[in-house]
Amino acid sequence: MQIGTAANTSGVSAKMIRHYEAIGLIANGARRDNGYRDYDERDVHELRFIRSARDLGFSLEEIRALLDLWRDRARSSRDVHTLAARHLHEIETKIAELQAMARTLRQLLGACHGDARPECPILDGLGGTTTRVASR
Amino acid sequence: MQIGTAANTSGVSAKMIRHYEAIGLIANGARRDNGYRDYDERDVHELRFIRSARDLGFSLEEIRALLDLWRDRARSSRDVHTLAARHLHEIETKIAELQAMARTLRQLLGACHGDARPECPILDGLGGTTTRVASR
DNA sequence: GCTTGACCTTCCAATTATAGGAAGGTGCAG
DNA sequence: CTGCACCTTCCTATAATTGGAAGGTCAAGC
Repeated sequence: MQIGTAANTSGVSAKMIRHYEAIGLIANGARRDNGYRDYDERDVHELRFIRSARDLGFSLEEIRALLDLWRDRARSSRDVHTLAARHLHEIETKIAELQAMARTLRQLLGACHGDARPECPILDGLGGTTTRVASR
Repeated sequence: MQIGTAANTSGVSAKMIRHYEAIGLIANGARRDNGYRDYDERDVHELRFIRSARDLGFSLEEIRALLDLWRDRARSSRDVHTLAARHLHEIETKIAELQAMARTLRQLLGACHGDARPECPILDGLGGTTTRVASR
């Protein structure tokens, strides 16, 4: 199977597949005589794994760890559990941060008429002269 | 005022101030005879504005637009309102995406014992063989 | 047999926002 | 005068992805 087919069936673009190979996330696989990369079902399955993990927001480094665990038939489910739990926690933190931003923005929006006049509490709020604004 | 003082009082690092100048977000300000950048209160206020907007997750391009509105004494609050509303919407979308990720992850975590055995529904879920996983 | 088009290859660069360091100039205090 | 803290510019890196250029390969059609 050529890289294009592998890309289409896995949902990972050919560009990304080459990139993942270059950074060592996936192995330097087999080549045909013409130099073309050659893939089989196992490779596609691995690519789908990566795709799913990316969709869940795992970083490539986290995925690297997950792949190691995946390839290791003797791993414990605890290791995977720990990694996933940590990632979930990161996501939850990010959600909380975004919610704080949204809250402040909604406040500012509520105080701004949105008409033709130049007065705007949003800009004042950002300037730090009127409203206190959340800090990271 | 030197760049270091401006950085400390505005919360924007000296590195970033120079960068914002280089990309044209802020003006190429005055220089002293020795070549050092020189800042006044107005500059610091602008930097604080940028800092607050970054804290609220605005991109530099969005901040560029906000700054234009801020500097324009004749602007309408509607323009600012529209920009902020659009940004709030983006944030809300991102929150929803992250919540979907968190939901799926929590599901997978709940199904995984987290013990010494190698069976782990998390990996199966990512591999796409057992559980359906959210897609972006 | 040659052209066309769809593949594939590598390499190089851009994106976004921030940070780190190197190499060198400036200014002040001891 | 030395030391130290500050400033300058320029180069590099990060993370993940995308884009393009320049070129090789393969099968179909005329």
